[in-house]
Amino acid sequence: MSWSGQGGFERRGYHHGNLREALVEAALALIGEKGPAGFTIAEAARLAGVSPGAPYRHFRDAEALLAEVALRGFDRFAALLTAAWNNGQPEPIRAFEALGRAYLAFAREEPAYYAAMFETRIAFDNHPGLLTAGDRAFAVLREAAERLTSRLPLGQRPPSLMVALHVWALSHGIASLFVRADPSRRKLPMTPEDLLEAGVLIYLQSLGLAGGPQSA
Amino acid sequence: MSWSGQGGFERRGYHHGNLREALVEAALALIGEKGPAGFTIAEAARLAGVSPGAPYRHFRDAEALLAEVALRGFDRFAALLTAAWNNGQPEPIRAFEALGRAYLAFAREEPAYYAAMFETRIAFDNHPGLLTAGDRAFAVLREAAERLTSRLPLGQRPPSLMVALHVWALSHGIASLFVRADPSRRKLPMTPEDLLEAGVLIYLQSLGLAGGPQSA
DNA sequence: TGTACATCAGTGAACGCGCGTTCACTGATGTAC
DNA sequence: TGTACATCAGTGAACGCGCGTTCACTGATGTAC
Repeated sequence: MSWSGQGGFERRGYHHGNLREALVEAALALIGEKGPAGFTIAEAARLAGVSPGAPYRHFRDAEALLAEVALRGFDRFAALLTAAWNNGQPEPIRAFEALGRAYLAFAREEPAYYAAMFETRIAFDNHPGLLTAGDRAFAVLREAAERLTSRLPLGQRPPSLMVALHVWALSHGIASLFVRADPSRRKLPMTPEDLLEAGVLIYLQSLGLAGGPQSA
Repeated sequence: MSWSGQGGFERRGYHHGNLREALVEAALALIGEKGPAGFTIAEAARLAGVSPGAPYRHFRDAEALLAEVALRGFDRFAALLTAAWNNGQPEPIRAFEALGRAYLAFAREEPAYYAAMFETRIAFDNHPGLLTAGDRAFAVLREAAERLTSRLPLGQRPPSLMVALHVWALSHGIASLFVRADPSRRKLPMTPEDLLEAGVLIYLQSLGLAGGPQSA
């Protein structure tokens, strides 16, 4: 008899040894496959090769497991955004564009994390860690916006928070409408990445931060 | 014995008389209350005061009912956007801003429609009517963008489709992140409406279409 | 090195629940004559 | 105006299903001595 669970997690005997991790991975797989609604604790347990009661040793309920997935998603997201921004190197405008591309890349390549983070009705009040994790991700954008706007003379410097919010919302809107959506819905004459980059450049140009709109 | 259903729909006897409508309204009520996942055909039937098998006379399955709700949502959305744009009267930039406010107002005041349209995984392929209904709504924005850009000399005229997509994405992103989201998530220093208006004005200014960013 | 014991992760059977869907039926409605 | 009949919307009971959650239990692990 093989002790490996169906999800490919090695069982070490009576005790799983790593069930918490295995459940998170199982949840990710299920969300990625069927959307955030199509995941149940029972099926996650099955995927991890464990009896239906076992998950309750690690998570109070399904929402707690989902919140853990979302939490890790925000951490990973923040790390990717940080890497893309790369402290504004080698050039802030280029780094800012890379930040936008990283946003869309995350939505495309980590659909399960993205869904858990943004397409789920987790009560954030009950999971304060989630709020701060989301803030850490947003802080990357906020810092980048701060760096960009700081090049302007004080008189014509827009609030960096507003700039960060605009770019966040534009990125999020494009991700939702054109990266995450049903493929039959999107009919774009360009890639989402190009659409976002053009939008950001037009926006920054208006603030005096970019030379002018140019194609990718 | 009262013949009124629990949802306030008047029963006229053995035959409901208006069950299709009643089911759509029940679905709306349930989606508004518990989110798109928290609606079932069985509960919609109960709300309409009818036996659990009855809905199948009108809808093939739950997705068909959900698609009908989304379809009506898109129609209503298109109507509201059309009214807000008001054919560019009295002044195109002002009318364009009204369009953005209408987008956010719809997300706020019709959460159930909005959820059915955008926060649901309906297979659009199976419901071609939904695609065209969505296109009709987007067409309003597209027309408005076309009107705005047509004021520019041909040489410096940006593609109106791109402008429409940028404004749509920005509106949608702000709606998703700050109007629809868990109240504990959003910590904005301004209203979503002001944020959107400022973003659109900065963007349009860059294209030479607005005088400059000004607060609402 | 060996033994006794505490801890606690995971078992597996059980429960009640609500769901989607089917199906023979019932009775309201409208129409033909 | 009345009667016979076709239509079909809605009934209500039934089914199998998977879920969440509980609970007494079992057995693996680690630690004290």
